[in-house]
Amino acid sequence: MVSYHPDLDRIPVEDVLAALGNPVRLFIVRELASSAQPRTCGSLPVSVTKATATHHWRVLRESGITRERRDGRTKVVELRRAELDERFPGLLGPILDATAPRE
Amino acid sequence: MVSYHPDLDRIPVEDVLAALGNPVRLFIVRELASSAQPRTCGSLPVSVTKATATHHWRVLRESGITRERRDGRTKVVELRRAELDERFPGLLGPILDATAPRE
DNA sequence: ACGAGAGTACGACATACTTCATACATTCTA
DNA sequence: TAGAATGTATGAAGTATGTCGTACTCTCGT
Repeated sequence: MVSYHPDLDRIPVEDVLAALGNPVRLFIVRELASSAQPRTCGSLPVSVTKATATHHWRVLRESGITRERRDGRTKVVELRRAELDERFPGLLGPILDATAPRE
Repeated sequence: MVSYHPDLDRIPVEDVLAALGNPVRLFIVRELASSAQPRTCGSLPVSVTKATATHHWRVLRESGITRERRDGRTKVVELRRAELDERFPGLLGPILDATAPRE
């Protein structure tokens, strides 16, 4: 169901920024960050079809941001928070904390 | 020569991340951040043609990251560092400090 | 006024991204 | 074992991005 999880040491920061520079993916990451437990893909209220969501999950996984594993019928996704914080200290927090634009 | 500098309050963080999620632009931003003085466009050792560089400068400007002004024949570019730090506290530092991938 | 320097505008092109519909695979449950 | 639930693969369409060459504008020096 899922496989490739890159070594974060080999990920350039540009790739992480590009991955997070998409509203759907940033939303997903914020959902993941705000829940104590890992989430199943289906439990994330995204605004796109399943097929599109699969695409975005792959981008997040391949850029080292998330980890996926199968659990029965569902796929569980979680942030690689500790690894990211070690690879890119201080990066994730400010992104998650960023406020919405005015208006 | 130049004009549009958006109000940072209206910029979503995704736009900043997407702008920085490109190697050429991240390189430019790092150059700007590492020099005490503002730089002229021509003084930045980018690996693309002038026309392409113009494109990247526009992206940086329109995402609120840089400010440009004309100075004689040259264009001076500078980071909107203080404004960015106020709008997205703690965001820029970790990006600038991120290390290159292993290998 | 002329030419050189610095950057822009425009058009073209290839590639990548985002999105979807449809068909498929896998696993649970009745 | 059949059907439902969950997600993937594939292919297509439309849009956006990154890149360049060329022609242009604006400014400075001579």
